[in-house]
Amino acid sequence: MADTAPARTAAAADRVRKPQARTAERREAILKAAMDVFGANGYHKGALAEVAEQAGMTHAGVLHHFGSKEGLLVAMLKYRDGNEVAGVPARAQTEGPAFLQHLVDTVEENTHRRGVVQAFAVLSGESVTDGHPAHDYFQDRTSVLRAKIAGVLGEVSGNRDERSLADAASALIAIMDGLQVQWLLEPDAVEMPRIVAATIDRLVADLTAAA
Amino acid sequence: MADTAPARTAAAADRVRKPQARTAERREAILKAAMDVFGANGYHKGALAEVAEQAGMTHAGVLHHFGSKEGLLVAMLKYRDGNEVAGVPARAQTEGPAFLQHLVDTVEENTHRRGVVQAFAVLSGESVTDGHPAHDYFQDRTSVLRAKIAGVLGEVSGNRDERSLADAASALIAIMDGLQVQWLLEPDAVEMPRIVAATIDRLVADLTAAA
DNA sequence: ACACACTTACTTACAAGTCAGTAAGTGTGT
DNA sequence: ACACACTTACTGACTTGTAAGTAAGTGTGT
Repeated sequence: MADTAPARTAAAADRVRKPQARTAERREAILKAAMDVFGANGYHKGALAEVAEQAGMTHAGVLHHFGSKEGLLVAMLKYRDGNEVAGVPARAQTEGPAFLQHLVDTVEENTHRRGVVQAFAVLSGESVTDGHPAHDYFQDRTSVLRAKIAGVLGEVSGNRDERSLADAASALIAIMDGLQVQWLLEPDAVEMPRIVAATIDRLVADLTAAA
Repeated sequence: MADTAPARTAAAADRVRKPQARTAERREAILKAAMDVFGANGYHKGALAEVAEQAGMTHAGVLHHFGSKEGLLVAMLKYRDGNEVAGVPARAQTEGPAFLQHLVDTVEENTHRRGVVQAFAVLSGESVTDGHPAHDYFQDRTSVLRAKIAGVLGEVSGNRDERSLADAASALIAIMDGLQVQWLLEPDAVEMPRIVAATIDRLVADLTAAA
């Protein structure tokens, strides 16, 4: 009885909010600006006001959409994983050998996406500090990716030794992440795709031989 | 003639400054505190006041010694390279094969020095941003280390192909750096020394075979 | 041996700026 | 009519860096 909100289209218990038409694209603009700003300055030094300015509003407007700076960071990370091309761990669909090629392709693509690479390099570095809002994200991301890579390497090489597989997966992830930092510091000094491809070949050959 | 400053004990042009007795150890205390604070929070989030407190003085006292926050960071980086155990690139003395073992030993030592590892992980991540005060330091450090490792790998393997050598060196540095981040996020998930040792073996074997 | 000149090593207080977050109001689409 | 998408205006917490003052040390001439 007290609940007599007439015929509000089944919306009884839910406080769902209906976004306006352009809301989705505005939020996306903010997320892209966040990639840019956090990528260029890191999370702590990156200012909400700068993100807002790039998205064409004030910093309070950004907070209206994401609640807090931390909320924006988390949303940005998830957005990138879902939508961006380089969402490596997400596409768990890709089958065995093709997945390894996909890794190399992604590295190659990253060569043309300096901003994204920089954002992830800076953020993953920051994330190891105590209580950093992106800590859990990077921890999960790494362990999921490691499991996936270990699985594929096992498939491809026929090797079944869990430890060797996990070590190889860790090494491969480390190579990809580590090279990005070197490349950002000195773009002409390292050719990421070639080195990653060579590393994968070495790893697979070694695991196959030991199988 | 106009220069007739009587007999002021020869001290005409020199304005030499002599530090007091305990100064050296006070500065060292500040540098250690800086490692701690910048390691735990990063450079941008790490506050001078916290460094000062850990060193037993006020933030103005710290500035007296190092001029600016940036000056403190640079001093800290140089101090660590000079004095700490892990000064990999500094000891260019170590000969060929022993150097590779030295790398593995250093990684093993780092396992017991979480603070130092964290400081370098956070700082090297931050350093790729535009105009970061540690940018040049990490750039130089990486390129010196790469040249050194490439040289040693050439020695050990007999391989003389510059590009293969440089690629292998880049890969090795990437592995070491990348593993540190993974280890910091999930200490039990990766055994750094074993993976680094295995990587070196693989690299050397491969280069030797191709020679 | 001792006072004088000067430096070093700080402290307290403050200036000037930046930052995230909040509250309250305005306009617009549905 | 009303919720949503903002803006303007502001607060409070923190920042680095500076200015000015003080106590203690160092060195030199006599």
